[in-house]
Amino acid sequence: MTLATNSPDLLLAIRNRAHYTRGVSDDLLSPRPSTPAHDHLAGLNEEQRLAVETTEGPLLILAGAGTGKTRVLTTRFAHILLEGLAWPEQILAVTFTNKAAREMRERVSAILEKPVEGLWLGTFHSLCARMLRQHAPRLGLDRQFTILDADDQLRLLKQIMVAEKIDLKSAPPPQLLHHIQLWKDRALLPEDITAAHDVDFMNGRARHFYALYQTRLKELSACDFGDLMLHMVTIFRRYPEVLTQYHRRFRYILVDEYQDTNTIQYLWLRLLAKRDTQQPANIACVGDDDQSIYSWRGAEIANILRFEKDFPGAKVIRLERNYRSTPRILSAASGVIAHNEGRMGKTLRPGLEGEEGERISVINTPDSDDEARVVAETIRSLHGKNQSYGDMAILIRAGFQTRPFEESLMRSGIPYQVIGGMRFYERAEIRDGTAYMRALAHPADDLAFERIINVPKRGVGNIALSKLRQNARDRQLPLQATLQEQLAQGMIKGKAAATLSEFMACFDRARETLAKQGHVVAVEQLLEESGYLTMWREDQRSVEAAGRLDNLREMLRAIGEFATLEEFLEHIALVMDSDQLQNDTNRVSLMTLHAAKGLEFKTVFLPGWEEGLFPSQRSLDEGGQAALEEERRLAYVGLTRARERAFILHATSRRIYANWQDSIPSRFIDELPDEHVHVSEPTRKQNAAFGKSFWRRSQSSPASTTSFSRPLSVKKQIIVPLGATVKHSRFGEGVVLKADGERLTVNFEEAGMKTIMANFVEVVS
DNA sequence: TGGCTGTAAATTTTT
DNA sequence: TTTACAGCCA
Repeated sequence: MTLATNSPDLLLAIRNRAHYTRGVSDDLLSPRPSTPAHDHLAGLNEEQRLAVETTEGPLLILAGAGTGKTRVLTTRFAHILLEGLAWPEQILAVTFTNKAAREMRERVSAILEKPVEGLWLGTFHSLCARMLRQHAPRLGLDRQFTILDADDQLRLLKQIMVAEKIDLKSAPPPQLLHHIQLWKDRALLPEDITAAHDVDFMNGRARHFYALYQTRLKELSACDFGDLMLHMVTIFRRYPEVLTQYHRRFRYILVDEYQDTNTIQYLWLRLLAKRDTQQPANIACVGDDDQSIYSWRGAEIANILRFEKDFPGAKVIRLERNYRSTPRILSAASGVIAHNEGRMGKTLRPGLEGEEGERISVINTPDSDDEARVVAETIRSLHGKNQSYGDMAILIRAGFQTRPFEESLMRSGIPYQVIGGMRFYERAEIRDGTAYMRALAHPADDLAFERIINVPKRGVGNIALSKLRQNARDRQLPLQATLQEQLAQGMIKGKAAATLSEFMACFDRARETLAKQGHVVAVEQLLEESGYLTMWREDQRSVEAAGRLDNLREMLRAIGEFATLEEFLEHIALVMDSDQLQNDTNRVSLMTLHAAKGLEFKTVFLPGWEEGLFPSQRSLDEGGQAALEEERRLAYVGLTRARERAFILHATSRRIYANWQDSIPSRFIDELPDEHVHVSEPTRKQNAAFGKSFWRRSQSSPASTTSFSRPLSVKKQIIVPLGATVKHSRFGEGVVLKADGERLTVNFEEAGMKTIMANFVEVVS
């Protein structure tokens, strides 16, 4: 079961994004609405107040989990404006996510009791894009550059490698791309790469491909995400007058999540903050070294550790009073994180008077299915005690852990939402849709055009495409223009000739419409006439087709929120985040620990605390001690999400893909202070999860697996009799026609024939 | 060209 | 287990 059911909700989110209407509120910390001006400092504790009022000079605010970081940052922002220290356009405020930016904008407006205009507030990338739209010509780049997504990047790189006759197996393109990205994250241009940087991959040839890749990007007048930062830093370095212009503009700089900055973001900030004069910059960075969990994305925890050296005279303020969690949870989290060495040092203290709270429950289960079952049972029992589903979350280390939980939650009839995973703009239909738009708006955008030339099928295969590509390359023309020419000259034969002529005619007509009737009508017409919408309408086979059409319809509506196609495309490339969390929905949240940063729940379940999974063996193999510390920070992040209760689980045997693996409890469990832990005996309530249903368990011995070492658990198989009537959450009721183990073929009254896993249905009769 | 079949591989993913 | 992709044949 994927999120496909929820996709219209996701799509609704796009529209909201344009208006900045939503945000997460942590009630205790939110400023009370309708406070009169200058009351904005009321309710801040001493350190928070100091952090707000220390406006001049470099400042590092070390804000532990739940210490009111966001409140301090937004109040500080408002304070600067209210005190008349600067105009909104003189403040640069940088965040990592669009969600954080949106939230900050909303909260500042709330304090000021009016919308603030003219802010330079956004993510590193959106701010850089904004700057680069102005200065791109300095680097010989078109101001109208397109921003490529990850998929485009990979396709482009693959093409280059194929053209250079590289064996894609021995040198996987994703790995090469990763190397290039890491170089960009470190502000290294192709010419900066020396043999010393480039020894571990492709025999030192990687930099050659980096150079080719950059050249090709320029030819396409395109930027990838890394380029947005890289180009701006290059411009700042080469053209000091551009930098000076920004120095004059920005009087205050605010940076959120400083512990997650990578080298190039750090350089960008430093360039903007350091002036020629002796006067220190007014740069305030907020962060928590204990919550740095993105080193694998190039984040340099060193940036925060050496802040005082980078900005001499910097003040450091620690926010340690936690208003979120019970004292026990804080002590447990502190006990774990204390095992790390490279820390700034900081101890969370309870900010509110209150009970000590419950101990952390550590629960061992025989296997991963039992683990999921125990979690579902506990959720049900807590819900019976008046705890709302929305107050609970299951935080996992890796994506593959989701499945058993989805199954157990569904079986228990617990409403849940999966946060993260496939993001909105990653959906095939949305990417196709935007590719159509890009090809419409930018006839030279070859990557977009390639994506859609044969979607729906127009008889263009690999061979035809590579011929076209070759031809375009020879003539130095974009694909669209080349194709037009070839069609005009009758160089394309057979079925493809007619379909492609019609395809190109669609674009011509849509461009006319674009000029006359605006972009919404034009895009709709293009998707209609090109047969793209029809393709999904006629797709009877896939269950998702209807959802995809819904998504596309929502996308069309979303385009209307923007004045031009260009604006929409910029938005979808930069601002489209997976902001799926809706606090008002009464569902259990299931997400990775990474996705949980910044959120909080009354009850948190932390499954899979086993050596190898958490800490992840793979991380440890790659990063050694430093990686172990990062895993430990992840544990800390997980624990500190909980307000009242935390359950840690570990299974003796875990199914990973096909086979069972035995595992021992995570070392992080040993690191929890005993006095705050309660170890539960393994519970085995065989039938509880299934109630009075018709499920039967077969005792089929696990002959196919090698698990001599799993004496406690027997492979469970759900058997549904042929002819039984079953009920599915989406498809309604239907009759089982065929059963192949757990794989059922069901004829649903409404939805027709579907093949479906037994655990997704409930037996009715 | 495109559909079928067998094989290898499988973290985390703010933009 | 699922998924992606290369290689094969109609």
